[in-house]
Amino acid sequence: MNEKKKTGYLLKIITDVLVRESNHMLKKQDLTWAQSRLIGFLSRNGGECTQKELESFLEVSHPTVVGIVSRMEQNGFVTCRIDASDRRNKIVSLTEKSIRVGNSMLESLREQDEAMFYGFSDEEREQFDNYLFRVYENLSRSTRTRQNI
Amino acid sequence: MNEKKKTGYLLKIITDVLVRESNHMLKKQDLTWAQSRLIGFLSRNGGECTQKELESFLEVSHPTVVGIVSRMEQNGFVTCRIDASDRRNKIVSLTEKSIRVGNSMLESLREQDEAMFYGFSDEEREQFDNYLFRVYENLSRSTRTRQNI
DNA sequence: TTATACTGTGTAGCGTGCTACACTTTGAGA
DNA sequence: TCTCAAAGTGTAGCACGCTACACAGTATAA
Repeated sequence: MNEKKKTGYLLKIITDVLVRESNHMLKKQDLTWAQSRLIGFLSRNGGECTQKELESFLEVSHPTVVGIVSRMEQNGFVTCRIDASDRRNKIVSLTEKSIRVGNSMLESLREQDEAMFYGFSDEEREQFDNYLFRVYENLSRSTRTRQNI
Repeated sequence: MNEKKKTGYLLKIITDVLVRESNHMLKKQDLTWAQSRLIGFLSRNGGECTQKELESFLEVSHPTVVGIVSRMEQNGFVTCRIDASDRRNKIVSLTEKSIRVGNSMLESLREQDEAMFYGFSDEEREQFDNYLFRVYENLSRSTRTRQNI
C-alpha cells in the first residue's frame, strides 16, 4: 500500500489530481483545464492565432488541437475562420464570452497553485521549478533522439 | 513561444512526454504504460489481487481499472475470476505471458528513468522526489477538503 | 427475518491524448 | 508552366482518465 512510488508514477498521479481538480473548479464556467489553457494563451497573444501556433504552445498533436478547438467553437468560446492570405491556416479567435470568463478562471487556477505549494519557501519553489525544467529538457532531448531529428 | 511555463502546465507536459515515450517503448511487447504498471504491481504482490486493490494502488477510478483490466484480459496478460468467499470481488491474476514480458518491460522503463534524470546528482534527485511528494500530499489534502472527508 | 445501507463491479457517455492516413493549399525547382 | 514536396488541417479509431447511474452481493440493525 504505502510502498515508495517511482518518480514517473508520482508525476502522473500528481498531474491527474491537478487536472481533475481544475476541471471541477472550472465546471461552473463550463470549461475544462485544456480549454482554459487555450484561453489563457490567446488572451496574452492578441486574442487570435492559428491552430498550428496552438499546437506549438500546448505541445500536443494537431488532432488534439482540432478536438479542443471544435468543442470550444460549439460552446461559443472561440470562433474560427480561414486565413485569406494563406488558405491553409485556420485562425482561432476569442469571443466576448471567453474574455468575460477569463478573470474568474485565473482566480480559480491561482487558488490551486497556492494549495499545491503550501509550506514551500520561495527558494524551494524556485528550485522545484528548476528541477522540473531540467527534467523537461532531458525528456525533450531523448524524444528528439528517438525521432532522429 | 518561450514564455515561462506555469508549474502545472510543465507537470502536464512532462507527464505526457513520459507516458507517450513509454508507450512507444512498450509497443513491441504489445503493452501500454498503464498496463505495465499493473503488471509491476501484481508481480510484486503475489501475482493476483482484486480490482478494488488495483484501484487503490493505481489511484484511479474504478471504471478506469475495469477498462485496463478488460483490455489486458483480451490480450492474454491477465485472467479474472470471482472470489468464491465474497462474490463481490473480482480477482485479477497474471498469466505466464505477462510474467515473461515483465523483465524486458522493466529494462525499458529503467532506461527512461535514467534519461529523465541525466545530469542530476543523487542529492538533487532525492530532493526532487521529496518536493514531488510534498506537492502530492498538498493536493491530496485539498482534494479531501473539497469532498468534505 | 426482513428491511436497509454499504461495497464492489459494470455500463454509458464524454474529454483529451495519441498514430496513421487523407486532403487542400502553397511554394520551389525543373 | 508543370510537377512534386512541404505545410496545415481533417478524420478514423484507439487508450485511458473521468462522472453518473445501475445492479448484485454482503453486512447490519430493527
